[in-house]
Amino acid sequence: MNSDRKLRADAQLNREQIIAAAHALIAEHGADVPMEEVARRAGVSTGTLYRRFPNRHALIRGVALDGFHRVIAIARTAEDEEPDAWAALSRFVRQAGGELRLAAGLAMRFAGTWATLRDDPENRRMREILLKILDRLVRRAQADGKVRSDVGAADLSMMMALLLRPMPDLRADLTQAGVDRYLTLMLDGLRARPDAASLPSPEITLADLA
Amino acid sequence: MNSDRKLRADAQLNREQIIAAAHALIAEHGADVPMEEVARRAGVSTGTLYRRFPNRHALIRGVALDGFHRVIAIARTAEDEEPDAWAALSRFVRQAGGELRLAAGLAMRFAGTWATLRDDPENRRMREILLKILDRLVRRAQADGKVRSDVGAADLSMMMALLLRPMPDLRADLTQAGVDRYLTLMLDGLRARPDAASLPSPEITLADLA
Amino acid sequence: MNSDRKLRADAQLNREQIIAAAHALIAEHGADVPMEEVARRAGVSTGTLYRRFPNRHALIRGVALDGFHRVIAIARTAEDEEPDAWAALSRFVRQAGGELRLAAGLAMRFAGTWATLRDDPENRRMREILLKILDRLVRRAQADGKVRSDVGAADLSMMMALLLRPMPDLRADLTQAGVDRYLTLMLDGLRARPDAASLPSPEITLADLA
Amino acid sequence: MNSDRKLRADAQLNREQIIAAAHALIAEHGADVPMEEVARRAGVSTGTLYRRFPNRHALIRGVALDGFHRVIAIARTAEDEEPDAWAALSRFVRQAGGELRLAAGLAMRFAGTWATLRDDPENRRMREILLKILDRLVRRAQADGKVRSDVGAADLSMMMALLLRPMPDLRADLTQAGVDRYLTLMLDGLRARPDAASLPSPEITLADLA
DNA sequence: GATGAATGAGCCTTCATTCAT
DNA sequence: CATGAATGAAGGCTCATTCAT
Repeated sequence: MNSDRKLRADAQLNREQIIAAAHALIAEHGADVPMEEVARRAGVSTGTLYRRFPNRHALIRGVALDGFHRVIAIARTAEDEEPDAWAALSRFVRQAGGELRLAAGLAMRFAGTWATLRDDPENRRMREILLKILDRLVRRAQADGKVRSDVGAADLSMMMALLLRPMPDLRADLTQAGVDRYLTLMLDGLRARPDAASLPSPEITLADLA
Repeated sequence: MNSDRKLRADAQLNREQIIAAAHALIAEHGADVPMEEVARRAGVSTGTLYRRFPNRHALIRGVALDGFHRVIAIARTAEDEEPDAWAALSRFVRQAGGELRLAAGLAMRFAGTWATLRDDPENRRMREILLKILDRLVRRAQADGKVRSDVGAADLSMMMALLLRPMPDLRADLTQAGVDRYLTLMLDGLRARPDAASLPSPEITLADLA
Repeated sequence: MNSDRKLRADAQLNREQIIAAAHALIAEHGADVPMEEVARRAGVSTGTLYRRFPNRHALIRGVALDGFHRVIAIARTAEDEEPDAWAALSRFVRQAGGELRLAAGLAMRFAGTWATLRDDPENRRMREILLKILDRLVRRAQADGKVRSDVGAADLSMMMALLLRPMPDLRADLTQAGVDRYLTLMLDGLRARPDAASLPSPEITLADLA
Repeated sequence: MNSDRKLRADAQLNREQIIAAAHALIAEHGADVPMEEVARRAGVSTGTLYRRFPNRHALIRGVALDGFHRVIAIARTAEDEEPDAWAALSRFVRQAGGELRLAAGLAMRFAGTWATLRDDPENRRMREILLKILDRLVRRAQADGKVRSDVGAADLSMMMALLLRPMPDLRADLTQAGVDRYLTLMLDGLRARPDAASLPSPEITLADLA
């Protein structure tokens, strides 16, 4: 994890700059940014970009996995530091939402549902890690009577994925404000209540996202 | 006004087929489907497609306005037929969601927030009509104590826009099921409750969407 | 020449309007105006345009021959009404230049040098008629000692063709002024003078234009 | 300033070949040659063509400026090497005409009067340089009593522009011969003579071409 | 390794021409 | 006959990707 050679340092830096650039551009302009623009923004040549990521798909994958790392870190911390499951969930949604808003495009791969990524082993692995944490939190919160019993971790991740996708062309401040509000509203909707409306459709399970 | 039917019939049919095809394809693959594919799916040549819609933007606009028409119709009927405002809202969200799921691309024009469409007069007009209806319903439902007082029609439309955007590459059945569930959850979140979490960010008003 | 039926009148009118429209548009925007634009300017549908001229080439030919008619008329009148050959030539150049400037695109086909028209029998016929008149005038003027002996009718028509081609994008008033000046200068250059510079290149003969 | 040769060499070569190809093709077929044909003739792919010239206009501009360079070089040499102004003018017209005949498309930019190029700063700059040289020569020749006093450098360049525009579809040898002859005739027309016809239209000045 | 040039397939759009009404 | 809709072949331009330097 930190056993890389001298030259690797440059390469690693390049890699990070490329991912950051791709991240930002995808957030701003959608997933079809020209590779050349990514390269330019990252301050490298296309040649270098392609050395690091042999094609567009690899780049998207890189951005996705990078985002996953961060989201998982948020989930872990939330679980570790919050004794109360509902508080942990709530913190996770808020922090990840904030993180994702910054990092943006991540959401789209959040639940790993993109066809292109669905069968990627690394992606599956991270998805499982994340969903396992969320599943634990949701179950505990349900046991505490804090979360309605007809929803699950899959719902949580899918809602976040739906809400957090970048909305290009919309005034950025509006999206930001909106996402904040609707994540809160969504959390509120997840809470256990005697008068909750019953949910339609067969439940969405973790298996559905596998 | 009465002397343009017969021949127009073909053209009109073509127009409708093109919009339907574009609608479906945008839902499936996002807004940058090849024009040629739209034409093929509509069963016409690209020439015809371009005769009807002189460029991609005009096509998107056509799809958007067509969807708007339908959504407004749903909103009107809901308002007319449901005496209870909350019931009307609820019915609107469910029906429009259903309509939209099929028709998909709607979300993008729902709140009319796309830069390319924002200043289109026809689009503004329809947006205003729709938001006026929703605003009435929301206020009435708030007066009835059914909807929390810190949300408005702008929130409703924006949430729908966020949730209903097409999710290319995701298993269609999953999106469908998910959207159903989350619209319900969202409605639930909108309800007035003593223990509701307070919403962050300044309120989003109708003016924000203008 | 005027023995046409009632219906023919419409058709003839259409034909003339089409030619006028094509003439104007070619003058303004060059020879590749869209057929549809010609139709629109002529106030007919493309269907009608194509009924009258089965393809673009036929249309150009129509415009060209129409121009030829007019130029020949000018030449005839000049020859008939001016006893002095040099005066006739001079009048012809001035009038045809004026006519052409108005009618513009004509020049390009003036000497019939367009590949596409070169072998058209009607075009050949008119070219011969025109060149025969000019040849007569030039020879007479040369006999009068008014025109240098190393130029001929072919030179005259070619110079006019070169000078009178429409110059799209140039300020219209400049072209007009320029053409006026340079036709005059050109005429001046044609005059017989003891100190005239000798002309390079083998002489260009009527046969060259055949 | 010295660290961009080797690799640049290929690119530079390509650039030159592209300009040469465009030059030739524009001369032969007018300014709307298919870009692909230019690329083919230059021996490169369309991608390369577009990398060098991002659109058709840039290509035309490139051809124009390249021609300007050459014509200015001819003008400078003529002025430098010919003590007599009239001889210099005459040499310039002949050489530039020869150059242009080969290089053809020049005329279009000669007086810089093309709308698309009119406001291009580089083009203006070169136009000014050229016209300044010609203006000097014309004035000197007028002072020598060799050139009629009612013409100027603007006339000279405009006549050349008119005469030298490519004449697509005309037998190449004819154009060549014709242009030679008519440039000579034109020069002859410019000469000061007691019996010269008076020129119509207000004089065309350098300012008109600015 | 990094750079930036070259390639070529793909998509958008235009327009000449044909044809149904 | 006139109309205007439909067709489909070009041609412009944009990248993703490969490669020479």
